[in-house]
Amino acid sequence: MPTRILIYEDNEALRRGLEELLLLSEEFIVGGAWENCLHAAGDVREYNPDVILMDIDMPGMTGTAAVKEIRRFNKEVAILMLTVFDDNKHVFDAIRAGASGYLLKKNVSDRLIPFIKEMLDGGAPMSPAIAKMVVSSMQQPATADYNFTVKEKEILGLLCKGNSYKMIATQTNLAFETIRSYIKNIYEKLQVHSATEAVSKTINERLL
Amino acid sequence: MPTRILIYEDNEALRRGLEELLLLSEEFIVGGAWENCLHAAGDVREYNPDVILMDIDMPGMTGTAAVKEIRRFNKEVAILMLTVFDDNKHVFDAIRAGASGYLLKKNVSDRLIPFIKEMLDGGAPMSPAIAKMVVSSMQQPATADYNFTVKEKEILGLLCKGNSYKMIATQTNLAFETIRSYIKNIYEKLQVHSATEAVSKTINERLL
DNA sequence: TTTTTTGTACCCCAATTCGGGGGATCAGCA
DNA sequence: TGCTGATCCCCCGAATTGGGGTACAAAAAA
Repeated sequence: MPTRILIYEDNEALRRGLEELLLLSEEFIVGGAWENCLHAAGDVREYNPDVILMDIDMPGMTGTAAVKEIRRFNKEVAILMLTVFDDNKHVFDAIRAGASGYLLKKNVSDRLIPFIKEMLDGGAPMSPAIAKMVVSSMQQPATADYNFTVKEKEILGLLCKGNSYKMIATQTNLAFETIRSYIKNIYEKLQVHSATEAVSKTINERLL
Repeated sequence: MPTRILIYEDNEALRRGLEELLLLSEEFIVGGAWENCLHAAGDVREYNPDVILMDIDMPGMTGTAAVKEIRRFNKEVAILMLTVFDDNKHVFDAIRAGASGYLLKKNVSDRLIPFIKEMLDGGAPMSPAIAKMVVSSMQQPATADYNFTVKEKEILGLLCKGNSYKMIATQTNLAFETIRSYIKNIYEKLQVHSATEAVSKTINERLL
């Protein structure tokens, strides 16, 4: 059973090239190729493809926006983003929107087919530069050490879940005033002066 | 100039296997291979390798902990994690600690050398299953829509940075009571009853 | 053994936040 | 034209939080 593919790419030469490349192999059927993704969601409902090749930057509607729409009703189809950009924002937006893989256009000729196969195998193929960005974004920038004790961490954790002092006291079987003591120490160490600051700093710097 | 490599792997057979594999090629020199990573930081300082192969699960000290130590003083060396696990926690901990790549042991024989080369090229090679996990972890699980107005989002944003009502009032040129008004509406929409809850929910669900 | 740290708990006072009420425009829409 | 939604402002009272202390026992460190 051949793999059914839709293509959205505004550069005509590249669009044709992609079609040609896929048609060389018996395994693929190109169900359509358009220069914008305005009706992509409709196309997907109608054609129900296995794979979509989606340019990121197209006139009228970005590929990322189209991916968001498609993902609202279809989690299955493998969506490979094609782009010349390797800047953070575009890539992360697309990944968050639900793209399955990410291919830089300069790598298309030799990687397109393997990437499509890897997506169909449930993988998430990325050009090396993209993989590097993704991994880097997850790495902690040498998280400052605030020297919390175990108990302090526990209480800060509860605070960050939105608990009031009272609720924390109940859950830890400690006195209300004890909780206040701990929180005062925590604020001192964190150099903050309110619960919102503490919560925001804790979550954003992944302190727990 | 050959690539200098250190190995930490508690399974003796695999450790030998890795050495053999690398020694087949003139490009690599194995500077040492140990069954635990207790003195890994010292080894790295002393030998200054280009690449480290690091098992995740070893007796005495986990590979992830060793990576953290090494990264404190060396951001350059490429560290490839080796593991049988493909469960979330181990993988993410290692990535966050500063691993450069992630190879499942079942893929070692055919991928070790290409992965090492990709790391040296500044990439972040991952076994397909790992790449999939990493990408999945970044995707938004269809963020609930709380129907905030533009103004409400602005104020919620300021609240999440740790600002007090007063500070928000100053920064927006609005009256203190106006801010209170907005925040009451925001709490209503978010179904929360305190700033900490609101901040925690907003950040964790990436609402802004 | 003395000192320091950690964990626990309490007091007072002032500032801030929260929940309940109002109300006033103004724009767009039915 | 009346209605709804968004934006703006105010009062009251109660609850919660923030900052300054003190106290003491147990554990850890010196």
